[in-house]
Amino acid sequence: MRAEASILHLDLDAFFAAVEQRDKPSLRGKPVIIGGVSGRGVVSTASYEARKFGVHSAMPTHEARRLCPNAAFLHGRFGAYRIASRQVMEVLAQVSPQMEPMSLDEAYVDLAASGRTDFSLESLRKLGEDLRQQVREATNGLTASVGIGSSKFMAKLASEEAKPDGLVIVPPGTEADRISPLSVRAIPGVGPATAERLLRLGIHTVAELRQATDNELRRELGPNTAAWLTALAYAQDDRGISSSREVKSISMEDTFAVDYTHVSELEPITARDAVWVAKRLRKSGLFARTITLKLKLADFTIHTRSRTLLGAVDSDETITAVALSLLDEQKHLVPRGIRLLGVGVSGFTTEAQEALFEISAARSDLSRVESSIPDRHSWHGYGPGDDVIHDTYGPGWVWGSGLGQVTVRFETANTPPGPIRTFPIDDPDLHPNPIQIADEASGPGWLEE
DNA sequence: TCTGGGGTCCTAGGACCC
DNA sequence: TCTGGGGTCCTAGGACCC
Repeated sequence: MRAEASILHLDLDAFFAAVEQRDKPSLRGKPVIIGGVSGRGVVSTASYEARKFGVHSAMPTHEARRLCPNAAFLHGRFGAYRIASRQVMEVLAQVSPQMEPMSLDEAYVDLAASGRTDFSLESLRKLGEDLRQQVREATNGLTASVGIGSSKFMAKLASEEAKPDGLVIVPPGTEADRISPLSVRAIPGVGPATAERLLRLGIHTVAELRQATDNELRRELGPNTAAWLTALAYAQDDRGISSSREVKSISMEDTFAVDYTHVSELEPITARDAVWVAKRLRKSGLFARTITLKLKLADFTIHTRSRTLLGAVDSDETITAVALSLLDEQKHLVPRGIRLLGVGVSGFTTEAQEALFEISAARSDLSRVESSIPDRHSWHGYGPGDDVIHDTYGPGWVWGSGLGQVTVRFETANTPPGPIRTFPIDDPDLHPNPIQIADEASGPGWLEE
């Protein structure tokens, strides 16, 4: 906690929905819900008009549909969101070199790092309002809420209070009093599980949390959690703002429209996800030592299996082979019904350390699986500049990237290459929503970024 | 037609080394 | 022979955040 209110938090209001309303005037003033695909989707963002019906983030889409049947239900257009987000972050970067984006729609700014010395309430108020105006102009009309305080905790709390389209400043010295009546859930890091444990101690509010003895908190939550929780209960928060945070993991997962019960159905999906992850790894110039496979069962239990290699890798072959072998280790779970499968990598280095025997082990493993996939088709794509942009395992699956269009040649293991064909891509940033393309030889396929 | 996808951080136990 | 502690790495699971 600082002596001045020198930390600013900016949060765009109902961001995804607001972008849709901005770009499509007929949606303005109407409930708009951005949500997941398939019957198993959840709400990502609800416009304020939709929130009046009780719709909120993380709610299953089918429930949102029941509460607000007349809303416009839309898939996310992440390309558009990324563009708007970049515009906002550029505005914030002008305010201070120390700026920490937390997601597409929010960021912290360290006002002290810009050389500013005037932290009077009037001066901060002008700064906050100017900033909100600049965001509106830079994004062609998106509104942002801004909170300013002496710590990340206070700034975030203030922007929450400011919503929608407002500004709140927490004057230094008033922090502890301000949070006293709030639920413990207002403390960052206190979720449903921790709140439930605190409830067992009869603690609902931050003021009650302060009354708890150190002993009972430690017993219920462990020494570490007890320590930071107590500090935050007194508004003591010294978390810094770092403009460059390194990536720790990269992953890709999806929930299926129906549960799978056969390993043979999951193998092509595992391979596709592994290749996707490997591609993102190479795009980032990184190599990973640990590969993780995640399975969510029909009963919602989550099982992960990971393997750390001797060297760091970035190739499709190795990551795919390891992911497939982790799947093989977990195959006993598959008959229980798999609703989600994910592949992730972590333990990054910036240099390859691929051990030779690992590569050869990977190759033989991969060929086993390839031969086990019936009717394997393969697609080759060429984008602008002739770079190979996709490949596939298993019938119907296509992925790759390109700007504006993608050129595809269809071939199978048993037939000569077919004619070269071109498909348009409306939005190259569309991932993770697949673009469907049709091919008379293979039936429908899906094209992802 | 119940409950997403991308992450980060923490805990706890076991292996191993000094 | 019995008993040791600290540190690091790895794995699996869980909580939390946006």
